[in-house]
Amino acid sequence: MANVKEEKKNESASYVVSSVDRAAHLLLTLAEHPDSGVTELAAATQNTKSLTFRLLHTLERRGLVRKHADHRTYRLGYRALLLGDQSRRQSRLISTAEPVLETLSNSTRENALLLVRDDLHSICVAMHASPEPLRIFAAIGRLGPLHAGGGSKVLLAYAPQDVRKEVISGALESFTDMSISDANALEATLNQIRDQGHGISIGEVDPNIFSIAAPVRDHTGAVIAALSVNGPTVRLSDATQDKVTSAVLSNALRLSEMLGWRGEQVVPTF
Amino acid sequence: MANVKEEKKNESASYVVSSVDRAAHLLLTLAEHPDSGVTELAAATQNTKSLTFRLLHTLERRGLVRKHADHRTYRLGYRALLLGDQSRRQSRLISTAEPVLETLSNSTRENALLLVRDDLHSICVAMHASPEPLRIFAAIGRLGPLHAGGGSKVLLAYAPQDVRKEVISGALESFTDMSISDANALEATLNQIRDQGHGISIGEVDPNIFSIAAPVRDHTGAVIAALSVNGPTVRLSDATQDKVTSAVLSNALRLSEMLGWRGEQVVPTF
DNA sequence: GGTGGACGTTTCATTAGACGAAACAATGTT
DNA sequence: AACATTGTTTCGTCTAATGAAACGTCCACC
Repeated sequence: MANVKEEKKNESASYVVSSVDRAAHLLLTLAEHPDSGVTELAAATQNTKSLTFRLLHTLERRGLVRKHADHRTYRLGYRALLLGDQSRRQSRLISTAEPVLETLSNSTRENALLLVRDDLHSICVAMHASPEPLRIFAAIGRLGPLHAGGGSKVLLAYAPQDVRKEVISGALESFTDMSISDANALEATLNQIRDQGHGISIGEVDPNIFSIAAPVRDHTGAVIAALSVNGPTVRLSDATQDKVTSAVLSNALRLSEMLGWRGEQVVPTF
Repeated sequence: MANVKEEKKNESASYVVSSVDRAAHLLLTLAEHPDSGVTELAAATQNTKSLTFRLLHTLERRGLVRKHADHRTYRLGYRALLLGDQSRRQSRLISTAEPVLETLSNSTRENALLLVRDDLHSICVAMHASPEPLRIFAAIGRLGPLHAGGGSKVLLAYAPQDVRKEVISGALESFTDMSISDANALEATLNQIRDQGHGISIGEVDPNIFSIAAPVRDHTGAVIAALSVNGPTVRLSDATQDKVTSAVLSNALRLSEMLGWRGEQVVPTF
């Protein structure tokens, strides 16, 4: 978040302990590639086999990693559950949002997600899955870009100017032909989001996924998260789009108020 | 607590990357002591301030740790959510058990927990909280001893002989005056657990807590977990004890069958 | 049922970089 | 205003992290 400045500052000596950094990277890689072996993980993390083996061994001793019964592949250990559960408990935002996500998901019958910005990425910190059999697979803790997707664009729209500048002037990766890859177009979209108080993405990240999101504010009025609904584009008619948008807006407002926001209410206009 | 592990350290210490080990320890400590500062965490982990600062900085870059708004204290970061969530998803045991825990908790109106053994500790890997306002605070991912508590004793009773020997001949810490601190008494209790197919603890870990647990088996018949119910001792009458016990037994059996166990059914006798 | 290859594990020598101590800066407290 | 406490930074030393390569083991394939 505030690391943007610090990373540039660290030209010569940084405070990063490289073996620890590699271990953290390995752990996050293992989360995404369960049941991999030493060689596979070494390739994925660009480390040597020896190092990977030693890191896994070290993390295993702490219970963060465990060997599969076949004694050959690794997966996350049970102590990792502690980290996730405590991280959730330690966040007032998440515990407050959880019932709101449930309401929103039930009323829209789609996935409801809560996203926050972490540095130059968005990250899903809580969600409630759609009851429909056809639904988007989303996972808590995953990173996304800031320039594509309803929630991400909302986070970007209300981010500090230096963050916006860095993203806009950076490489705007295209995921589909609906992705915004032009700096001016992105800037215009962000203005529109701030005007309307919500953001929409139809097929920006994946051609078959839509998402509609609104900002969540804390007691100071700062935007600290985005409340988002996503689902398959095939279920998004004009009628449902308006319905979902107003559900997202009203629930985002309600969540903001639960977090202490007493600011001005923006009345949605359709 | 970790001294037991350190016996093995001499054989395998060469594969432990000590800075990574300390980082993992720091991370787990931070999970238990949220909103601590550098100095406090340094004291808790027995490390120097410099090292603690560098480790936190490194983990922060990976999103596993984040600074509180006051820019002074730390808590777990949002990427820790990924580790917890993926660890849960990667475990067939946990996902299978979750609905069973809900059933068990609803029918007993107490906490329902799933415990596994990790080395010489028990660890709670899933739970469903009691609907009652007075209930035991339990957290996923926390370690417990193997010789005290209903679930722990069940895990110990069915653990490999070398594990049982190590625990029984070790220091049997007393938590209350109901704790089993005598090796022979413990061995007798374990025999009884294997005979009856379930374990009970009344006030062994905390004077006001009871727990009743039964073994969970996989398709090979090996005991891989303990299904447990815990609650305040004041709610445990003779009648409820029998009711809870039979609920735990039947649900543990059901869970084992869901995991592929086709062994002989032990009929509970009261 | 033997053979090749891929994998996890172990050893070892080298030097990168992890580390503690102590100074420094920034903050709140009395 | 002096102090106490905290987070941050610097620096020199030597530990301990590291890659390369050898080793043993298990399958898959013929």
